[in-house]
Order: sequence, then C-alpha cells, then structure tokens
Amino acid sequence: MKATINDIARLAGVSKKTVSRVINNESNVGTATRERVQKVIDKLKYSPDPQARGLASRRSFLLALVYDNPNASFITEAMYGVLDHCRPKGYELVVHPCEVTNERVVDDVLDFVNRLKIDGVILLPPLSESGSLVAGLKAMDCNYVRLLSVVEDEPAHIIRFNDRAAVAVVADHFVALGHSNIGFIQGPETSQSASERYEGFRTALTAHGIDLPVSRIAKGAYTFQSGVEGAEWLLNSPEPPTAIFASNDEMAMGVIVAAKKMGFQVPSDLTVAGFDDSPHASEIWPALTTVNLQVRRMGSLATEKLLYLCDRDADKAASVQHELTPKFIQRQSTAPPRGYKQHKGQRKTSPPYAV
Amino acid sequence: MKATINDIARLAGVSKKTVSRVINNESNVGTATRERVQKVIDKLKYSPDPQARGLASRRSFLLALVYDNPNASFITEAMYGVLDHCRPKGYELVVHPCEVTNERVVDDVLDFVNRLKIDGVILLPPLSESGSLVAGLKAMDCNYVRLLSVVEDEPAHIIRFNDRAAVAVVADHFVALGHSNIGFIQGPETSQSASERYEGFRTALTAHGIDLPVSRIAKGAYTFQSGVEGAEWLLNSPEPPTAIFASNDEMAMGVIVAAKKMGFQVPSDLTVAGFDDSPHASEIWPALTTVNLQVRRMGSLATEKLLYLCDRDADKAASVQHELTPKFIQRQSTAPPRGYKQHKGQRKTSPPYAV
DNA sequence: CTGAAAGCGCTTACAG
DNA sequence: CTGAAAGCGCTTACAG
Repeated sequence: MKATINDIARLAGVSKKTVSRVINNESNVGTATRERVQKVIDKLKYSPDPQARGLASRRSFLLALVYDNPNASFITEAMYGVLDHCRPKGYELVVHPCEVTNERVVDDVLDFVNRLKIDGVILLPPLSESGSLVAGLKAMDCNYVRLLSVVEDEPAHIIRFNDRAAVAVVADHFVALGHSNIGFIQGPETSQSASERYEGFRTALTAHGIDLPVSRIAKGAYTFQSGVEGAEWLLNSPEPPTAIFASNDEMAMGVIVAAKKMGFQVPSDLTVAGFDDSPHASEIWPALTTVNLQVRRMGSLATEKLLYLCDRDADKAASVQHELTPKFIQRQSTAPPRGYKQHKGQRKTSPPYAV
Repeated sequence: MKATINDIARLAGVSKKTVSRVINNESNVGTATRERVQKVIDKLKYSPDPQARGLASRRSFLLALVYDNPNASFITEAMYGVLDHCRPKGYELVVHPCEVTNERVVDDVLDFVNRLKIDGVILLPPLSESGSLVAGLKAMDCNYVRLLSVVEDEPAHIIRFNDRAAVAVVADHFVALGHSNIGFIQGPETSQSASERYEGFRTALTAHGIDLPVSRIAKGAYTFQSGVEGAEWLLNSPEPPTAIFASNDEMAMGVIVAAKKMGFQVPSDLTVAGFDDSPHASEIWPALTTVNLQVRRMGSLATEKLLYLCDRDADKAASVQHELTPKFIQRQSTAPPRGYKQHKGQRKTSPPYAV
C-alpha cells in the first residue's frame, strides 16, 4: 500500500538509483529527469522508509535528547526547539533521560546511541558538562551538540548560554535599586552554571564597589527547600540582606515563601530575584524578577548545528550562532530597599551606598 | 565492529534463523542449542539491529508520545512512566507534540506514525479525546492507548483517571471543613476532564445538600490568568464564597494571587484547592491542597497495555489495570471558614450548615 | 527441532 | 548524467 522507491522508479521510467538521487538532493541528475521523478513522488506522496535508508547508509534519522535535569519546562521547551528545526528536515526526536548519579550513565547512553544508530545527540545541562560522556560519543563518532554555560568545546559542538552576563544584569538591577546589603544563594557545587552565576554575580557587585562576604552567601542545591533554608539563614543574620538573588527560580520561590513566613514583605522588605523564568515565576505574587534562558531557541540552534554535523559540514555547524545571552525579566519581586531614596543620575556612577 | 546475527550464528555453529529464534524467544529451539547461542550473544554483547529487524518485520520498536498539552510536568512525568516500562523491553520513545487547533493534526500524526512505522502510540489528554485521530489510528492498524478521564474505549486501549471520584474528595473536604458557600472555577468547555471535574464536584456537593448556583461558577480556561479573573469575579460578588475549587492548579495559583491582591488571606479568609499537583503546588505559601493524577504511573500502565497490544495479545492488554483514582493531597491552602466551629461527629452526617 | 532461500526498501561502490 | 549489482542485518515463509 505504501509506495516504495521501486514504484517511483517504475512509474517515472528510471532506475531506483536515480530516484535515490532525487530524494537525497544529489547532483548528476538531469533537470528534466529530476522533475519527472519529483512529480511522481509528489503524486504518490512517497516518502522514503527511514529504516531501509538507515540500514543501507548506517544512519537512523533519529536525534536524541539526552538529559538529567529535573526542570520539566526546560525539557519540554528544549524538545519544542529541537523539533521546530528537525522535523522539516525529516528527523525525529527520541528522548533519553538518565541519572548522572548512576555510575553506568555513560555506558548506558553510548549503548543507546549505538543500538539505535542515533545520528546526533543534544546534551542538556548539567549532563552536557560530562567530559567522559562527550569523549565516549567522540570515540564512536557520534555527532553531538552541548548546551553549556561555559565555552568548553568547539563552536560546532556548543550552544553557550552566557549566565555570567545575565547574572550581571541582575546585580546591576539590585544596585540601581539602591541595595548594598545583598545576599546570594548558590547552586550546587557540582554544577558549572551554578559557579558561573556565582562568579558573575560577585564580579558585577565588585564592579559597583559592593562586597559579597561569605556571611551573605548561602549554599543551595537548586531545590525549593534549599531556597527556604538559605533564606532563613540569611534573614536570621544580625544584619539581614535587603535583597537576595537565588541562583534559580526554584530556590527563589523558597526564598519568597520563607520570607513571608518570617514576616518579611516582598519586595518592600526584601527584594528577591531568581533565574530560569520558569512558567510559575509569573504565577506567584509578587511575580518573580528573573532571567529567561531562551531554551527553545537554544534547542533550535543546537539542532541546526547538529544537522550540519550530520551532513559532515563542520564549517557550517561552527558558523551557526553559538552564544546566547539570557534575557533579564523584571517583574514585581524587586524594589528599592525600605526608606531608600533614589538620586537621579547617581544610580550607576556613585550610588549613595557605595563604599 | 558491532556484532551481527551472522557473527553469532557462525560462532555458535548454527544458522542465523536459529539465532533469530533465540533473540525473539520463539519456541522450537533445543535447550542446549539455545544456551549455546545465548552464551555467544552475551559474550559479544550482541543486540539485534532494530532497523534491520524492523525492515524485515515491518516494525520499528519505537513508541510515540503524542500530545497537545501545555503542562510541562505532565509531559515529562508521562515520559518517565513510559520509559520505565518500555526500555527494558527494547522499545524507545519518540515525542510528537502537536497542535489540536491545527486542522491538519490528524493527518500530521498519521503521517508521522506511518513514516516511522511507529509500533504504538500513547495519547495524552486532551488530544486523547479526539475521535477522528483514534479512528485514523485504528484504520491503519496502529496500536494505541489513551489517557482519558472517561471510559470511552475498550479497556485494552485506555487508562482512565477518575477525575469525578477525585474531585468528590475535594468537595467532601470542603464540606467537612465547614464550608457551604463554595465557588467553582471551571476548565475549558472543550475539555472532557473539565466537565468531569465540574460534574463530580457538583454531584458531591449536592450529596451534602449544598448548592452550586451559576453565580458561584466562573468559566476558566485552565490558565493562570483565567484563575485570576475567575477569583476576582467570585470574590467581588455580594456574598463571596469562603472556599474556591479551581479545576486545575494553574487556575488555583491565579486564585491565590488574586485573593491576596484583594486582601483575602488564604486559607483563613478563603480556602483554595486545585487539581494536578504540579511541582509548584507545594512551592508557594500557603502550599496548595490539590489532587495528584499519578501521571508517571499512568504512563507506565499505558505502556504495559501498549506492548501487549504490540504482541497482538489484546486479552492481556485488557487485563492491565485501566482505572486510576487520583490522590487527594491536603496542604495548607484549605481551612475552616472564619469563625466556624466544628462539631465532632456531625461532620458528615448532619453538618450545621446543611440545609 | 533446524536451516536455505528470498526479501524488507533503501544506499554504496562501481561501471559506463 | 544514468544504471545494474551487491549488500545493509534482520525476518518471513517454507521445507525437511
């Protein structure tokens, strides 16, 4: 019932090799021949069988999304981004969540890639940071692109989201509002993005002459609960900060809840900002000031690179944009500290609270 | 480099047909032969090529998750559930989000299934409600299982989450707390689960002798914003309800935000409950009382059914549990109405507020 | 219980 | 610019 290459060849009066050339946009087909074949293809709504194609050419036309990330909207957004770009090109997406804690992750992923002959892999953070996984993929000559917060690979293999730059905007925002006693809740030490956000925030504050002492740095784990605990610790200190930046939204939500329980009004008593722009960031009161990573866009760009790599065109892959600066999203959880008066024109140059 | 069926056959001293029998657990292989073959398979870590297998047998060993649902955690949880069950059996999962609003959805999905020779499809709500899609799948003899809130298909093809029963528990809870002036925010009319939740809630209230007049029913759209608007409308009425049940968490979040803005304390001035137990339901203050759908479990059970269907064993597929009652999760957003005293023992039988 | 032959629907590697 | 042959790694349909 489904048309095959033989049907097309017969009806177009050519060999199946010629049909194959048309399908694959290869050269060396006469214009007239090509048109004739294409017409038959269109008429029968023929599309080549990916299995047969793959079996013969050792491909699968399958991309894989490999991740170990608890953030549901990050995953689904990335998926949309990948599909936006790969579907029109005839590739489909297989999902492969896994557990970094599992010692056999690398083997598991390589097995999976090998078994399905996956043409290309998109690695989401934090798994994208795994050197051994990438080494394994390279060794078996599997194409990959990593979503990463630092430039740790060639441009052809990376989409970098510049957390440092993004976080600096948050710091600038805090300072512009008049905050100088600023608290920070850090992500897990194992995460690159967590240290990027930390470094970026600290550096930006320093540029404004503002200190970030260890007494105002809480260790978190990117979880809601760790945000709660971090906030309790910070707000119970002798001189509680007037603003807290949590390294992700999840923790920022924890900060807001903890603050409320402790009697701090957000934002009048306490400014709070997060990072991720998760769907729920705008669905609380006050709506959370945060940073949007543009995950869908990243997924799309990563796929563009990946498909070039699948075509063995490393140059084109490298030429696709490989750096994205996340977007600062100001909402209602940030405000000047209580009693602070803003002096026009002084904001950035010499704020009254500067040392 | 990768071992093939020919390698195994040669090393085991049998024909490849025999190896094939071992791989597929077919009968008619001598015990000794089987063991010998298996040993070689294990030794070479051989696993059959799904493409070759599929090409010859017209299968793909690919399952598809087809959905049109904005709820990210629903998607990812379902994915985990599916993978929990299908990976050990050698099946992988392709994701296929689509848009119900698009007129060509059905064709798009059928095309996709046909092109990839998808062995089985799992349909998530609300797309699972599409009769034309299911008809199309049936017509092309593609296996499917639907996650649905009503029993609208044979047991072999459905996992039903009993929203009616779940919602009744919420109603009982409201009544037990002492509420009688209760508001309801409805989901979109096009959604089956929305009307199930409505019917279930109304029925349960009626059983307690409590009325749910149209003046206390707001039309929502399962979105945050519609929850905000619904709450504003309900709370601005002459006799605002003391409790609001929103048909999903998203809207319940909207209710809480709106209530706060309008000066209502939750739960002391206003009890709020939602439905879905989204990850953020527990990450706000007060934490949201809600209902957990057990999506991961549903995904797993659906896959169990689906794989039986793939094996042409409709009986076994039908015998897999096909009804799940969502779990009521009590948190902090529900409380007795202000000034209400509970009379022991009177709760269910003849509550003081009963007509 | 076991196997030889043919074929699934394509592509590769050649030849012309 | 075009095509005939062989083969990708399995299963089906048959034979014994």
